[in-house]
Amino acid sequence: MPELPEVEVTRLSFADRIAGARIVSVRMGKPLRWPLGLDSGQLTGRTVVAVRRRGKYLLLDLDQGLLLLHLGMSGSLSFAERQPSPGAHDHFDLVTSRGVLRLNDPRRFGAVVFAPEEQSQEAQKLLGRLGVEPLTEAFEIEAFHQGLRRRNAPIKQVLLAGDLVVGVGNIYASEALFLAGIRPTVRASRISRRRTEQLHAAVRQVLARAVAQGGSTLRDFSNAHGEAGLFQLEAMVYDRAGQACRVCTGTVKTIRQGQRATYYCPNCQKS
DNA sequence: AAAAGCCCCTGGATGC
DNA sequence: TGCATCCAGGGGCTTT
Repeated sequence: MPELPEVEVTRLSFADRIAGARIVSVRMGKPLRWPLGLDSGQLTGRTVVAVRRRGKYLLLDLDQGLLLLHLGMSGSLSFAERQPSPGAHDHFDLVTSRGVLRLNDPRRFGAVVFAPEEQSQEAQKLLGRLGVEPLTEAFEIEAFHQGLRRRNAPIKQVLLAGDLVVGVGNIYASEALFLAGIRPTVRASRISRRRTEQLHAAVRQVLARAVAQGGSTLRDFSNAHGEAGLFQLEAMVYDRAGQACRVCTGTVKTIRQGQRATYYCPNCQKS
């Protein structure tokens, strides 16, 4: 489910309301991808100071330490004054003085991990290899080009890897490459400076637009208020195999790259 | 160092 | 209706 836009939309939907909240208790359901890293009772009494995002991770800054949240493939957060009794897939409740933050995650690829500080080994194990944030000034064309030059893998998979630039998942990789007119199978090292500029702009454009549209809701994503996203309605190629290209007279095609589906228009993305 | 596979897990869609 | 198979927004880890 959640790529950068969905995680950012989630963050924006509850950050202001939880900031300043005191943790009253924690309820854990089935195990997630990793253990919390401390006894959940140890969180009681701490304060949620702020909510940040790094790549697809949410960082809940506490007055002592921080929580790293990842939504995996099927996770979503909700924040409400009162929550109904937990369902089968509600695996983490952070009960606070301002409301209950709840993680629902059927597949349990998600995680909630405590770290004493952002630079700690516990946090850096997850954050340490992440690439640059695409929606900041730090995403710089020349460095991006240099990074691509030393990679021989197909550009789609380099975007997905997240060690050059973060946040681009399976939907937005296909969408950005369409906007840039680049075929997903092209070796990253063979993309010219000029086309790198187009890709750089395309990544920013598609992610920013998706945030503005509330993310993509393919099956079950919603923000912390339960509101669905709309970006899927304007996707150019993702999940549109066999349908007419929205730009030319061609037909959208799908292939598999690294066990993931890729979508592109063979006519608009010739090389 | 980089690239390619392999899993973790559940549920929905599809096909026989 | 029942059962098997495939597929899904991620990404850390292990093996080439």
